[in-house]
Amino acid sequence: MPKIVSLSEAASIALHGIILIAREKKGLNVVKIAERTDTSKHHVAKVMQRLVKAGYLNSQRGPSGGFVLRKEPKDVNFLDIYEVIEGVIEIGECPMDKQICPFGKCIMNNVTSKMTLNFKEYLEKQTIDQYI
Amino acid sequence: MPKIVSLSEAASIALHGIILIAREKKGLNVVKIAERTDTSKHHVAKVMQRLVKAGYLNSQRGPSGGFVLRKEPKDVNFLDIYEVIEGVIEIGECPMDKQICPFGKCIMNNVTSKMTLNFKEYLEKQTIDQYI
DNA sequence: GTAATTTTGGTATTTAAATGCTCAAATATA
DNA sequence: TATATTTGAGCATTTAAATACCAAAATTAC
Repeated sequence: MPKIVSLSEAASIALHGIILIAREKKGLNVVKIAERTDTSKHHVAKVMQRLVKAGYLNSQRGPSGGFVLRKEPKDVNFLDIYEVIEGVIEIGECPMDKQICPFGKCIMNNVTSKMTLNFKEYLEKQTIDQYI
Repeated sequence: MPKIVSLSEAASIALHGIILIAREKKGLNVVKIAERTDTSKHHVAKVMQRLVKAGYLNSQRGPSGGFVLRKEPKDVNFLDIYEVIEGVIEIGECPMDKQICPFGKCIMNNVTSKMTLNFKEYLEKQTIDQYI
């Protein structure tokens, strides 16, 4: 059962997490995010760490600590967050990333590139404020 | 650099290979398919083996052996071949394959399912005879 | 009939990626 | 100031999947 359009658990945690955080004024900690997304706190911790480093979250250690959004919800979109976790989505001509097609003409007719572009554009349109 | 729409080397070999075979009346052997697709003969051998077992190819051992198409080119489409290699493409509601969304409402709005369905339908429309 | 060729099947290796763990560092609260 | 809480960083583990290899079986051609 192949996944055509893939969303890793990490990307899922990042997107769900940032929405949950944006919804709370006082911020949210790892444990709560893990509970509400039904994932492990270890994994949540790792993912949040990366969002902090990338400048999307502020973190606060110690009792009553946690994460708060560092930007305006309308200024953060799904693509930003997705790419922090998965890397930048690149639109390549060849689905196999070959420089020259040994086959002659590509049998995929750029369908994979078009789909990828569509998905990218969709993610870019989804700003966090639409999910608060 | 994540791949949104993924095509494994195995799937690529299968699709390219079956077209190459369909184009030759006398069949084609592993070495030639590997050359023309710029892949390893080991990998080609494994992939072809699966297409034989699945009934899409006949194989012939020994000198001047190789593979020939077992069906009419118009009766074989890309989806058939893709699924032999990758498994059946299933259209699930949840991109994370969760039964109940712990989050409440899915943040992906079925976009991943829709894209997957589109891709599946596209593959199904591409019959081998269109590529001879 | 012998040797060369080619597929077959099983196994091994590699790789990547995801996920999990542990202890150290920071900080709020009492 | 002590303690409990929480994030941070690096490393360990797991898993899955893809790819590669090798020896055996089949078959043709000479």
